[in-house]
Amino acid sequence: MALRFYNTLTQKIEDFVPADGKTVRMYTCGPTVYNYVHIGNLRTFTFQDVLRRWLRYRGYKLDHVMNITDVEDKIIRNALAQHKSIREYTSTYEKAFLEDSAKLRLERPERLVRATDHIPDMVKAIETLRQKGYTYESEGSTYYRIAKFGGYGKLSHNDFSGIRAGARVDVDEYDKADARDFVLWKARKDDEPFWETPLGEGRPGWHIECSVMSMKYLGETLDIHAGGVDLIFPHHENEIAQSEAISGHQFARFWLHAEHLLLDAQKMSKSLGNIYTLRELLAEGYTPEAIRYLLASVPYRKKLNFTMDVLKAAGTSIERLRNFKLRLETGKFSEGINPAIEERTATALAAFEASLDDDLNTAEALAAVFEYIRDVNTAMDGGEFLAGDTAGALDLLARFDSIFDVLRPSAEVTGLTDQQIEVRIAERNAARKSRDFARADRIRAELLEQGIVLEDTKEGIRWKRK
RNA sequence: GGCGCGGUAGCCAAGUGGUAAGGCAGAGGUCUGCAAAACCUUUAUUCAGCGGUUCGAAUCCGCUCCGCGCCUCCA
Repeated sequence: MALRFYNTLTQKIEDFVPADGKTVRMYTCGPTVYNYVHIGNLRTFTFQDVLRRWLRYRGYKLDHVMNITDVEDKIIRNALAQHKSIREYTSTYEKAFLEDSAKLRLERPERLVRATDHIPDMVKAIETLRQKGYTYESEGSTYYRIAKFGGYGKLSHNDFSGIRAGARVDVDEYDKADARDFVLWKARKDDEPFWETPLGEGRPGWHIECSVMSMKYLGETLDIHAGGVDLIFPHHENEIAQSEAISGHQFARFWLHAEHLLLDAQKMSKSLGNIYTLRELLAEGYTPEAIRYLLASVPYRKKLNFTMDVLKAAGTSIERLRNFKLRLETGKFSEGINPAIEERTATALAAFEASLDDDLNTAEALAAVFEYIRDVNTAMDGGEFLAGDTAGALDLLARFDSIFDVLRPSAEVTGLTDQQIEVRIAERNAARKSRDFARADRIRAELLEQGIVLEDTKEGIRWKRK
């Protein structure tokens, strides 16, 4: 089965192959750096990360551009209030975003680009639009004339025929000719920061940066453009209007959108006070892996209802995966290879891959892995799993983890070295042998306090860091 | 009002015509000096409701009820 994605543009699941057959040119909408990103943002970025990893797993090279929006209303307002320059203000949150991304093990895109580093490119693009007759000016601002663009609404599947072009619509502080029109270049206002350009003193509108930076680095037609569902309209719709007007070609072949994360069944919003940042969750003791697992485990086109119960469950699920890996690495198995196990491993891998090929069905992919783990554990209990079978099983886990990336613990919570731990275990074993169980239990308890869990198995004792 | 998504066990969730995956929690059990560990087994005669199509529907069609998103702040 071929790799396929749901394309918002066509509202269909379509086979995906990059235009040149080798390199996926992908653009994703990154953060607006006016605050710390919250877990809703991170859900979308985690989806993009899984997408990246799966495309590479399937043998494609990546050229992935992510933008950092570092100029817009809230940034300007907050920066002014703090008497900081835009760059001073945003650098804090840009840095925080990179740290949070690293904590969640989100791969760094090939290019991370800032809007403010591309002002001249944006001005040039707006001038091109002007030459082609797609713009008009009003009170120093430049607007995009939607009526001029035939395909408007094709991504969001909105019918704008009810709002007639040229009709006099009640307009806000900006003097737009048509309610659908949007600003490309905003005239300087009072003491706000501005750029001195041929378009006048001002700053770019929100949508133009994505059109400009994506086409600058990836060419006129992207293979994939991705973001959150709330960007479909107007942001992505406007990007299409700008980009296709400039290039005359289709802007993006595939549009992928991640559904929202809900917190206790409600959309996160400042007024409800139900916004969680990664920092807050980590401060409460949840691990980055558990958060990553939860965000990745619900297929990206489904709303994800985030609750602390589900987050705890994610942590426990990871434990099961890690325990299995530990058993593979430390278990004593008879020599040989069991063809039935090899076959089972191959089946599991095929199911895992087929699930992710199917529009990144992560829930089904996880099920394939857990079913395999259960079967192999049973085989181990029955002595049917042989030493020669471990390589294939570990390979399967490695492939799983190349996408989910949750097996490695984030932090060593103990200062003890492996050797120190082994010494304590030896002491406990001696105590047990002499039937001094009080002492043995005391050592076990002390190690547990330092984050070391001891497990007595058939093959002897093994330990792991909690 | 327009467009779109969804309602599957206590919770999360897969499954889009062939007779209900998986995870967590719960309950039994194995192992153990003990066990909080680990492992196994088990938990939906049923998929919001009512009709219809079909040999057969959670899956297709119609209606109803409920929840959610977007419709120029928004991942």
